[in-house]
Parts: sequence; C-alpha cells; structure tokens
Amino acid sequence: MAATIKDVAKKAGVSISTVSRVINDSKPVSSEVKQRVIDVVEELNYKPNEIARTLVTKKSYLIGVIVTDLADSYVAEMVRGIEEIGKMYNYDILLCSTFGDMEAEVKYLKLLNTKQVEGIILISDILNEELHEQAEPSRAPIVYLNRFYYRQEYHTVRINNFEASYEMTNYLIGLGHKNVAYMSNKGDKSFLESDKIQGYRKAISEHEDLSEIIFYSKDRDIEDGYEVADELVKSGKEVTAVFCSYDELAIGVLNYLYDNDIKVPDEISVSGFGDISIASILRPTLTTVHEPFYDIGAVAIRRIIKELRDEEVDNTDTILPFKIQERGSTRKID
Amino acid sequence: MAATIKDVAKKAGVSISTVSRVINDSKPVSSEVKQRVIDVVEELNYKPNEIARTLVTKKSYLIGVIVTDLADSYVAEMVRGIEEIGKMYNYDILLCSTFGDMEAEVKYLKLLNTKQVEGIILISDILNEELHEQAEPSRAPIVYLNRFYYRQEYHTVRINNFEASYEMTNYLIGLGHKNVAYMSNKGDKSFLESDKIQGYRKAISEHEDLSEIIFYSKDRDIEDGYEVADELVKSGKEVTAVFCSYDELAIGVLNYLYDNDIKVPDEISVSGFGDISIASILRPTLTTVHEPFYDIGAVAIRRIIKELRDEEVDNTDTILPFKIQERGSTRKID
DNA sequence: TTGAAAGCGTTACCAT
DNA sequence: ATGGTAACGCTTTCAA
Repeated sequence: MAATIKDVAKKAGVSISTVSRVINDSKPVSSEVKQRVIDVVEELNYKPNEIARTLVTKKSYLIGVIVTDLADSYVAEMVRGIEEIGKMYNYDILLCSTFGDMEAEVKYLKLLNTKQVEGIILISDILNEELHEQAEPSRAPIVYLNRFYYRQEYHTVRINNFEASYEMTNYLIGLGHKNVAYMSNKGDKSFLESDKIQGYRKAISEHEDLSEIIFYSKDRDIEDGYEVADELVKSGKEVTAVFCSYDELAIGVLNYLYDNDIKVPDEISVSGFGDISIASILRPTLTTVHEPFYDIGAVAIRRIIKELRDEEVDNTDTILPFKIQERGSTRKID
Repeated sequence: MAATIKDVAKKAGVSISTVSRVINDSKPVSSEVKQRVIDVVEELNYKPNEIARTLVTKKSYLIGVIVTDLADSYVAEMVRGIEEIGKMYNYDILLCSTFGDMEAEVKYLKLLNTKQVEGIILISDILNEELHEQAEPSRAPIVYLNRFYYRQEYHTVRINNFEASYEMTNYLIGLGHKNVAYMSNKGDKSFLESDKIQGYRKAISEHEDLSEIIFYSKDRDIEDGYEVADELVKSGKEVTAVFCSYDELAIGVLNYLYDNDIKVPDEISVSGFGDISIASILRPTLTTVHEPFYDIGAVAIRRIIKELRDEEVDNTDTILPFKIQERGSTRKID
C-alpha cells in the first residue's frame, strides 16, 4: 500500500495536521519540524491522495469534456486547446465520447456530475432538447462548443459564421468567378448553417450580374460532398467556383473532381469552411475559412475556470476572429 | 448543495446503511422500504458522490491515458479504442497530453497516481530512460503503446513490424518493380524501425536481381518525406516504387510528386506504413500497411482491466494482425 | 507552532 | 431486514 499522511506523521513523530501544513504550505511550521517531515515524505515516497483531498476541499480539479468523436480532427484540436490551458491551471480532463449517441450524451452529463467535475465542456453536434432538461441539475458550469448549432441556454465560443461566409463568397467573386455555387447540408436547419447561407446570399445579391446557385448534400461527410459534386458537374450550370459549408464536403468535391479528371483549380475552384488539419495537407491544398479550433477550446476552458474563481464573465457568446485562408484550390479567372 | 446519502436517509426515515444497500443493490432490503428510498432518491435527485465512494472502495474507475498529441490521428484512434472498451467496463479516461515534453510525461505519471487511477496507458514516442525509474512506484498497471520503440519493461500491444515490412516489400516486388526504395528515418535507431528495415532487406535479398536502395529522412513528418523525395527523384536511381516507413513520410512524397508533376502511380508507386486516417482520403489513395490503431487501444485497456480483475494475463507483448491495404498509389509494372 | 478532533460522503462490518 | 459505527485519507477549525 502507498504511504498515507498517517505513516508520515508517525515516522516523523508529529501530528497529521503538521504534515498537512507542510505539504500544503498552509500554515507556519518550524523549519526544524518542516525539514523532518519533508525528509520522511521523501523517504516514504509519500504522495497525497487527491481523492481524499477532493472529498474535503470539494475541488476535484477535473473538467469533464464530452465529445462526439476524437477522430474528427477539429474535435481533437479543440480538446488540445482545452487540455493545454486547463493544465496551466492544474485542471485535468475527463474524456467522454458519445459517437453520436444522444443518450450517451445525457448519461455522461450525469456521470460527470457524480465524478465531481468542476466544469463541463460539451463538443457536440447533436440537437438534443431532452439534453438540456437533464443537464439542468448540473452545478458545474457548462460551455457548449459546436460547429453546427447555436444554443442559447449555454454559453458558446465560435466565429461569426455569417461574416465568414459573406467574406469567402466575396473572395471568390473577387477572383472573377461569375457562377459561384454554395454547397450546403440539406438536413442542417440550424441557425448556424442558416447564417452561412445568408452570408453567401448577401454577397451574391450585392452583385447585379450574379445569381444564387445552391446545392444541398444529404449530410456533411466527405461522401456527401462527393455525391453532390456529381450532381453539380452534370447540372450544366457552368459553375467555376464552389463554396462548401464544411471542409469535409469540399474534400469530397475535390476527390470527385480528381477521380473524374477535372482539374482544380484550373477548371473549377473549390473552397471550404473550417480549415480542418487535412485541408493544408491535401493536394491541391484547400482554400477555406479558418476556424480557430484550438483557440475555441482554450477560450472555453478559460471561461470555465474564470467562473470557478468567481471572476467576471459575461453572458453573451464569445466570438473569435476567423480568417480566409487562401490556398491552392482556388484561382483567379482571367 | 447536492443531496447526500444522509439527506435521503433522513427524508426516507431509514438509516444511511439502508440507503446504501438500495442504491448498490448490495444486500436485501424489504421491497416496501426499498421503494420509499427509491422515491426519495428520485425526489431529491440524489446522485452518489463517486469521490467518496472511491475513497472507501479504492476503485476510482479511472484509467489514465498519457499521449503525445491528440492531433496525430493514430493517437486519437487509439484513444477511441481505449475509451470505447473502457466504457463497457465503466471506466473513464483521464487524459494527459505531453506534446513531446518528456518531463511532462514523468510529471503526469506521478499525477495520475495521486489521482488514484487504476491503470495507465502511455502512448508515447519518447525514448525516456529516466521515465522508467520514475514510474517504478506506480502501483497501477501500465501498458505502453507506441509506433516507434519497444520497451521490455512494459507490456505493449503492436503488430509484427518485421513481417509487415517484409510483406509490403514483397507486394511491391510482386507488382513487377525492380527498383524498390525504402525510406526510413535516420534518427530512428529503435528496434522497431530496425525491424522494418530488416523486413525490407530480407525481401530484397530473396531476389537475385534486386538490390537495396535506402533513403533516410531527418525525422518522420510530412515535410521530411517531401525533402527526401526530392533527393530520391534526383538520385538518378530510376526508382519505380518507394516504401516509406511511415504514412507521414509517404504523404510528403506524394505531395512532392504532385507539386513536381510526377504522376502517381503511373510514373512511380508509393506505399506507406500505418494507415492513418488521411491515407484513404488523399488522392491518390495510399497503399499502406494497415496497423489496427483502434484495436491496439482496445486490447491495451482490455488487458489492464483483466489485470485489475486478477484475470490471467501473460507477460509477452500482444501481437495484433496487420494487413497490406492496397489502394491507388501503387500499380503493376507492365 | 503544534495537536486533537470533527467532518467530507461513502461502504462495510457488526449488532440487533 | 435494518441500524449504528468505524474507516477511507485528507483539510480545517479549535484549543493549547
């Protein structure tokens, strides 16, 4: 068995209170006694039991993070941000993946509470009304991160999707493209996707000679982009640039074009949204809206820690800057 | 404050022992009393405090996972496996990323012990002798997962790298290639990389008309593959197939070839090792040795849980099957 | 400066 | 079947 505070106290010939004071540096202890305790701690290789500590102090230094799936690189990136900042404040991460199961999400929310986490970050794209109710009793502050929906009930950290979409569309228009298509996700009725479409529409509407061309995919995976690309190419709309509402869709488009020997960006320009890690690795490299996933995670946990320390936090969503990341999949029309 | 077992006991008019029996279903309780307790639990929305539970039972249901960086997709994949299987046995994951800092690795090893984790999985590629000593006092079983080194001190789960490399080389030879190059990592003096080279050498040596062509990269990132590809192309060795010891290198090679307008697989075949997620997304898709990362994680935690349950575990490394994953980056020579 | 003792929320043993 | 209570390992009053 590992040594306990009692073992140290006994061996050092002092009370456990004194040992506690020494290891926490919480109250003055005579330097003589202090040294003796330190020596014994060393000798017995004593490590305080955090569980016991938590029981009395109520501080678990644990932040629960519920994610859909770490295999999505943007999720991993957010978790990196969460962890790295968390560690700066001595917080550790308790990880739960739902793999898209909303019941699991609710279950983990409860679980994390029983595990006494001090805060919860939810990275989810499941629209789950039930969830909100179930989560109610959570005394731990919650931040909800998500690429897809806004939820007023929770604080969130995100970019301005409307602006980003507007800017990207303008970027393509500025390149000289006349037929700029937008590829959206059909099932996605979220405010967020709606913001993106509005951004695209606004940009298009500001140019007399342009008109909206919108294609809808079934879902937002690479395969969906691939499928819709076929539709787009065969539509006869002479599209010279496609702006996809997710990088995943854009990659599907890129792959379809590769497989069908259509050159990017020579014959058609493609851009995405997100800047997931693969976007800069692919050839051609993908022009896209850069969402700062790492920072989003970092800011999210920073906020929770602030809240835990009773520092001031405001109740509006945190909006982070985005960037139009120009790369090789788009080109100027001559 | 959240309701405690005392609150429930008082409100239900029973002792806390009885409440404990009901919620744990550990001893018979008359159905009448049982129901009363259940009702009160519901009413007060009582959730047992896992921290207090852990303190007495010594079971934290926590597995510590130390990783280098979640952004590496193979790491994320392993963690998925760990988590999914862990959850089946009610275990949760305490995550620590080192970002390549070996001091952090040692620090987290200690930290996890104070947090009372029941087992530790180390996904690391840092060769760290010091680490081993420091880790000694860990009473929690440790499994060491890693794509780069073997370490006898810990149990590990991996594939047979020698066989895999041998088979991949033979696959390329079988395709009719005469000048099959191997791209290795110079700094990598590990047993593991050495196994891979041996596999390649053995395959080459079994063919009279073939001879070894080995290129060394500085490190094992995409950029390194890119650099060495330049060297390889300009070497005048007429290489028609390159087998890279890591997918990352292979991707670098692919990108170099794309940027220099050399067609894959028409002019040169490229294969990798690992089958990281991006390998099947890229165009051309990458032929590679499939390492079952998810399964590696799953088997690792399964083993730990077995050990915790005092089930039988053997002390030799666990070897999982690999697969030669044929894709679009390699082709038959006519 | 130090120690004794209460208490954190449970489980588990011993009575009854 | 039920209740009382020690114990888990620690922090934190309260006294001395």
